[in-house]
Amino acid sequence: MKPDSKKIPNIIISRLPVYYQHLKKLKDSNKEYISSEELAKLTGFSSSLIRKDLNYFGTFGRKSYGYDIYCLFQQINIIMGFNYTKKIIIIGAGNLGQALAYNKGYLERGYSLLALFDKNPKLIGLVINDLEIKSIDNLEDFIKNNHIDVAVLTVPDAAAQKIADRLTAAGIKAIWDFTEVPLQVPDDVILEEQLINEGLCKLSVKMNQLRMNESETKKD
Amino acid sequence: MKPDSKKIPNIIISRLPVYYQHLKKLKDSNKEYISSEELAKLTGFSSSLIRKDLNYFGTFGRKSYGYDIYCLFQQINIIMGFNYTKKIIIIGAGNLGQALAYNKGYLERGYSLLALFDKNPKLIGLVINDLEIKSIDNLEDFIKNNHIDVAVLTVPDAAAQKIADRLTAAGIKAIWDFTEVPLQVPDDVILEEQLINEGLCKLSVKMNQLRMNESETKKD
DNA sequence: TAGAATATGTTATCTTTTTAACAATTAGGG
DNA sequence: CCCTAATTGTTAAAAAGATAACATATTCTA
Repeated sequence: MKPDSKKIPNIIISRLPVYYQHLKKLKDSNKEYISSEELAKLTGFSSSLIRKDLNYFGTFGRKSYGYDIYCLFQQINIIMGFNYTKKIIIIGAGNLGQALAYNKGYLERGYSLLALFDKNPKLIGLVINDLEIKSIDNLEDFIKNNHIDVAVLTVPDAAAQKIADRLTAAGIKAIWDFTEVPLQVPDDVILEEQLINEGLCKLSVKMNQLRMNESETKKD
Repeated sequence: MKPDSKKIPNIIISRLPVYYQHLKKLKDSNKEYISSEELAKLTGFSSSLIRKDLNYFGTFGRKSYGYDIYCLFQQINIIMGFNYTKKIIIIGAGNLGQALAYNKGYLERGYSLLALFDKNPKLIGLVINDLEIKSIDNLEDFIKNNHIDVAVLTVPDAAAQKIADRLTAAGIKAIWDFTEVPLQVPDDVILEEQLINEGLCKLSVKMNQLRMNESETKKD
């Protein structure tokens, strides 16, 4: 009754991939159990917070031992829904689209990458990582016939909203958006704005703060 | 005395790129002023939160008018340090590295992309977006001679920590890490873990929640 | 088998973050 | 030139989130 209906706070969701990443590495080590204290050292979160996060989903720990790494990894997989298959396609087979076609992250998270689409006739027919690039003209049919769940959007900014409209009309459930355009989609479509350059922004802000602190201390 | 030394809360930093994105678009419209209420509609943040965020850095608004779009955009640029030039290089010229070489986000954020590096002799010498791919052997010299600030890390996971060590030894200030490896770097190096597949995780969790709610309501 | 050591689950406290409310200021209409 | 409407900056209250503390349970040693 706990983990169901009530929706998981975003702040917890944002930490799940971090736990996942570390547990994935840990499960290939010879370690069997890990304590919240050790996980804290690895992740940078406090041990208390980690215990609370995990306990939100159930009681996975064992007193005086810690958490069974393999079991916990499995649980995190289930919590994130990686045990369900999700069909995904890439729209826009430019540099970024092609790079994402080679991404190794899909399978282990339960995604099945089925196709790439592009408008450019020079790209159509080309094979990327065993997937033939298809014409964007066939987009709607493909989505409907294959029950596609997710679309990765790597088209030029100018085309983004139009393609998004076509995707939602065709019944897509979720969009992973790599464009810089603030997309408008219906409420029942899950939108993940990737904002790739957010990283550049954060780095710039932080370097700027360092610079300002340095010029501050110079005055003292 | 306010915006300096005290460090900006991460939660505010995380919203700055969103303001930036919308203001960038707005400044090309014929609109001159925007109210916090209108910005709230665009961003999804509450108007109260927006006023507080902006007011954290200074008083940019004009009563009964709202915010001058162009001025606010300039201010956000300054807050994020886009008015300073930051020299950046890409390490690893595979699919992702090449895609990031074509990224148009650098210039407008004050980054100057100077080079790509790779280990593969087949790639060395190749020109990507007017930049010649250099040998990784010259990494340290290049960083020191050109005072490089930031490195984009797009090497295979297995090489990540080694390259990170070389980068920090060569005096890099910040790393934008696209590998899936939890990197260890000294405290004075700014690390931005991109975790590209975090998007896949979030989408999966959200679709999973929908699925569970649906099977819940079915029972009723 | 008792007692020390360990580490969880959970409650209580503290901090941060968000929302709500409102006084103060400015623009514009009559 | 006053009065209404708009919208900010700011304070007060509420909500969310994180940390600290601890009771409870389990293992291990002597």
